[in-house]
Amino acid sequence: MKTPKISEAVVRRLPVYLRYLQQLQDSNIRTVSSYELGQKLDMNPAQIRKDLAYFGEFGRKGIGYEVGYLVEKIKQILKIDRHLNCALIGAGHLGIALSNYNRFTQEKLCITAIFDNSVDKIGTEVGTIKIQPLDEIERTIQDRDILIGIITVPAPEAQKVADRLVGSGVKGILNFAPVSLRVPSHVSVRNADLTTELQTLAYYID
Amino acid sequence: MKTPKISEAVVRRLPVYLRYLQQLQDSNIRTVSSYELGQKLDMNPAQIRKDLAYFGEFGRKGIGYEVGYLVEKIKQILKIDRHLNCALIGAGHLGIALSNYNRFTQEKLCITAIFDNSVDKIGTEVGTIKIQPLDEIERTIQDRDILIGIITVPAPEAQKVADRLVGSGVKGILNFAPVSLRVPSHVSVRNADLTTELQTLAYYID
DNA sequence: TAGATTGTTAATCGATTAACAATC
DNA sequence: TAGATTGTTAATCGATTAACAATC
Repeated sequence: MKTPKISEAVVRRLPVYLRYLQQLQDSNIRTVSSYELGQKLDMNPAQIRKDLAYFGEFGRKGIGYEVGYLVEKIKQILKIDRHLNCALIGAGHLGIALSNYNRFTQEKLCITAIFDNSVDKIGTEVGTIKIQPLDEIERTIQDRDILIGIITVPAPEAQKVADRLVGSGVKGILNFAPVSLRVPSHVSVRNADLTTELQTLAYYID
Repeated sequence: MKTPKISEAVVRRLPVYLRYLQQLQDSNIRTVSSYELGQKLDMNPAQIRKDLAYFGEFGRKGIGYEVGYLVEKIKQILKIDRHLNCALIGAGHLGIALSNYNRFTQEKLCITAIFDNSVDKIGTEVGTIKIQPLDEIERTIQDRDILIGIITVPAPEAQKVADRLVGSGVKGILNFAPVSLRVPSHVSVRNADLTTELQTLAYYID
């Protein structure tokens, strides 16, 4: 997969395309044009074609895109065609919610370890995963080839947890804590902070 | 507040500034320069100054920004200096997590109604809020001046719920369901879909 | 005053959209 | 063939960054 230089904006749209294409698959729809995709996703068809064309020629002129083929290709591009293990740190309500949510929808991108420091929680199971103490972060991440950490601890602990994840070799962090994490440039961070989202939404009310 | 034409990129950065400024407030730091902010948030100082300057002259040349004053101003800009009621639809793990999360951190932007159709859940309380059946969405939203809906129902139900929220007069939707919602242009939607975030993150691994 | 830092203009950079030849 | 739709180039639009006069 040769990548000239793909902007984050493009990468963020790929999962949106994928999600809708999978819906089409479920409805047994075989082909789709950029025009139809644009209609449904409220996007410019030229943008969709251009986004896809960064990665290859996936369509056929005069016909459109073959849904199943495009689904596979986007999965390859996003690297979710192979297993990718995630660790969740913080087994509060949000953490538990995510580990359930995750189990049902994403088999290849799944949470394989959960950590929390509460004595009540250590040793109990969420689905099939036993909650471990934070002491075991480093060893477990290395042993189980975990490359992504999901942070759902309270804000004051988030940076410390991030440092330990980075130190253990994690390559990406999904951060639900309301702080700006500082990590080395070889580690990617995505923020998913409810407060930030709600505040942004508030701006547009009225 | 005169607004020439503010891009979403700018609006999305304001809560990030706010969050860090509030941290400075907690540390009793009185003033801060765009350079310092840029260092901590990993952003270009010129961008920070420009973002703020869209809304007024909040700083002092040679000095920087007064933290407390800037916090108040950003709150005003985002319209989170006044009460804004939210309804949560879907009292699953994620929904419960959000209603707790929310209660602690945001007094003015708070969840004041929770809906679910599960017989087990209706009538039980989350914090101080009683879970109501979906039947009561329209009446409750109108009676309580709810302007924001937070959707945490399963994907297949999300569009139906969105339609009902819009029909009841909601102006903004925070959508946690993995679907692209279709709403009229006077309603704002923000998507907070874990799957999309994780898939985007996967692209950057290795 | 000298040093620091804003607000803002101008320059650069990048992303989106339009247009169209290629072709199914 | 005629109509449809891609992939891609060129044009447009918008966002970020640099630079600096104003001024605390």
